[in-house]
Amino acid sequence: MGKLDEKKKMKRESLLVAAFTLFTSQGINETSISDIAKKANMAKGTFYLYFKDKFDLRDKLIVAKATQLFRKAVDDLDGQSFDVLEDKIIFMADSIINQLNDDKILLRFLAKNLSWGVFQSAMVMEIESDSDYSFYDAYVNLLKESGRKFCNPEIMLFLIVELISSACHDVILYQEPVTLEDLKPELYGTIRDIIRRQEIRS
Amino acid sequence: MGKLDEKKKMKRESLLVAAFTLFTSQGINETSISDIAKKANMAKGTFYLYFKDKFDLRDKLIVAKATQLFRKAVDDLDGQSFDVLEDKIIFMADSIINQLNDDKILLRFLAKNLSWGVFQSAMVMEIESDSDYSFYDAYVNLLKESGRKFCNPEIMLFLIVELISSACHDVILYQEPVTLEDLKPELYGTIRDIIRRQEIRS
Amino acid sequence: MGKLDEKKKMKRESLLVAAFTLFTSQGINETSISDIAKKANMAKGTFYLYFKDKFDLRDKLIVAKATQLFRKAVDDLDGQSFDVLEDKIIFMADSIINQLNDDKILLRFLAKNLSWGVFQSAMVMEIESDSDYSFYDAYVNLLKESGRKFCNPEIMLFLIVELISSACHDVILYQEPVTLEDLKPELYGTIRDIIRRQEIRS
Amino acid sequence: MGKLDEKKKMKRESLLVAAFTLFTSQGINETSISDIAKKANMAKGTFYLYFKDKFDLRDKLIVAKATQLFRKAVDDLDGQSFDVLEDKIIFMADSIINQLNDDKILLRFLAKNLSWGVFQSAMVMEIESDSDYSFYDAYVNLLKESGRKFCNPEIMLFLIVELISSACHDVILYQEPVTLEDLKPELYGTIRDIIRRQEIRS
DNA sequence: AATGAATGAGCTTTCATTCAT
DNA sequence: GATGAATGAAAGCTCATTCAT
Repeated sequence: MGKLDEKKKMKRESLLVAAFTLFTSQGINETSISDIAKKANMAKGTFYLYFKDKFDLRDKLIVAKATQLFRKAVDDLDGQSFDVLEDKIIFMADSIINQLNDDKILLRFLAKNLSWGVFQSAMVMEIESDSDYSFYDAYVNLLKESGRKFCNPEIMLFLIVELISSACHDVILYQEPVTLEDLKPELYGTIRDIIRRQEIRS
Repeated sequence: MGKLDEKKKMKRESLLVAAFTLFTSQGINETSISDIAKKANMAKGTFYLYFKDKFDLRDKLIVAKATQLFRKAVDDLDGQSFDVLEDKIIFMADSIINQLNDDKILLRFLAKNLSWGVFQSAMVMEIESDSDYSFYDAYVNLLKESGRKFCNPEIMLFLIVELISSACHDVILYQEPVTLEDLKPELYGTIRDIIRRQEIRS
Repeated sequence: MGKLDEKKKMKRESLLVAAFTLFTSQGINETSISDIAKKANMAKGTFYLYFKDKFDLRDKLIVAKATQLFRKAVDDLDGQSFDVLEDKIIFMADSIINQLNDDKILLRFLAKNLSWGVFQSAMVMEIESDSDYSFYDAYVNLLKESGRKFCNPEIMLFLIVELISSACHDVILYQEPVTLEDLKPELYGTIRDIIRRQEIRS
Repeated sequence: MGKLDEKKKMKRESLLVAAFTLFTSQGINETSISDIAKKANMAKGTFYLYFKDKFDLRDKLIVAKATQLFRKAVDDLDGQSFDVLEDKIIFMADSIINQLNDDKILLRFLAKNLSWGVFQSAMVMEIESDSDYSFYDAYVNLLKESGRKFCNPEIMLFLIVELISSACHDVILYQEPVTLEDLKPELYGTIRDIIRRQEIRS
């Protein structure tokens, strides 16, 4: 990778970091492109070399943050030795939930902005082309290793993700209606249900 | 009540109606004060005779919509004869949930915008000064009639409201993770828990 | 007419005057809306209360200038007593040509910007609704008074206008290939030809 | 001529071709330097190695297009054997008119942009230094061969060119007020007049 | 010579808010 | 009370131009 490419990567990263800070502290609508560029120490026009507009950046940011979240979960799984697919997936779910519980700003940001469409385009296409493996690849591998067949692995993944994000939002932020610890067993039970329902049994 | 006051009331109402339509159809940030005034058939300047700005109107709108929601619940209760406080409150909760289930635009609007602060100021202060009784009065009466004592009736009320709104949001809009009918028993159980936890037993 | 309406009329006029000066001295593309507003002594935003954008103003300006040009021709005709239609039209043509010869900036502006579409919409619709008669009305009256019938009076009018503007442009501005005085006889001959060709003889 | 020079020549040519396409299809003001460079398959910065700015390129383009037009006329003349100067010049004029009639985009471009100043600088200075003879040289030779003397050969040339371009514009594009065939005799008559008027008779 | 990332001035446009009528 | 013309700050975005590589 050339020096110039690295510099570009860093500029893009600066914009993402600056925007995340501003978005979460003062809201997207209250944040101007000028603000973002200023915070990232570059000219306004430079913004447009990296993103189409504020909402494009927001979508990319969601992708980046979600990717990071999931990659950590995959990495955590590497150190474990489960046999059953359900156990692996629930382990990753637990990793994700704990990460969100530790970073409530991230949770609030993702909860407000993550939508099916954005997520799907993020995970199915390998946008993060610089990395040697995508989260989606890891997920597909997991399914293959299990030797089992599923109707629609993409939708299955999304259901799990959506369930986690919506169910955990209030619980983590407000501890209502139950504590996170009390919620987990039921949540994981539901995840097992989703996987079972999607499996094609021969 | 004078004719002039009535006229003013109607203008205010027009603005609220116009704003609700615009807010829910195109979003708050995409709605200008000019749009609202135009839709309400009055001049831009007139807006400022009734509301400080767009967000003031939004807050008043939430109060108005929430008040309406709750008043309907109180009215429904009038035709019933329960003895126990819990049954009365759950009956009202059921009324509210059913209203939201029937009017998903309203649900989406309230879910996006209802916050503790806004709600509290709405219910505790009797902003709706034209009505002879506020929802909060009805609620306080209910508690008094029961002959029981509670630590913090305001927070108790809010907890119930928040629980209903957050728990029902995904369920009503997306039927996830369970159907509304499946959710209700657990929800009502939790409401009973909240009331019990707040009661001061002598 | 109220005082306010008069004031508005004057503001609009100011913008037209300012824009004409700037357009003809430095070109349309080199003139910003900011420039126009500044020259007209008002805020940038005010511009948009009167015109959609720079090109809207330009079109209105062409209409206004062309209308003025034609109205003067009609007014000049009033003091004359010709019997034959051709003589009347040529008299007006001569008035228009002389006006353009006296105001070469106007000629250059109209020649650069006048297009069939703009002109047609200006003359057929009575945009200048404050005036008691439009040029087009005067023209139609002229035809009616003659007692003669024509295939397509609108196109006939346009042909004459287009002929005058294109034929006179170089002649007036550069005296090439002939002087204006030498051109006139041939031009007026051609106008007679156009009228004759459009007449329906019974 | 070195290989490097040829490459440069080609790059320059690419820019001219790209710009002509864009200028005539979407307008000069709507064409950015970025657009031109992209269409010419090179980087934005490269543009500045060949032209000062957009308007410089436009002027060079006019020169190039006009030169091409005239060179073709000169080449056509080579195959002919006229004795009288007037016949030669009118033959070339006819060649030019026919070219413009066949390429209306070119006509529109030249009509909109050709001005005395640009043309003069193009023809008098020999900008096209790569060619072994300029159009102007050919023209001067023609005069010399005739053995006749003229007051101001440059202005005489320009008058003829201007006459052709202005007279033909509407005729070719809109067939108004006469057809090209009907116009030609009078046009060529006028050209003879111009030459006669410029001749110094001893 | 060629590149294209970076710049920032400058444009158009919107809009909350004020205020004379 | 009601109006809507006027304002000007501030937003999004474009683009000619520069310059390090």
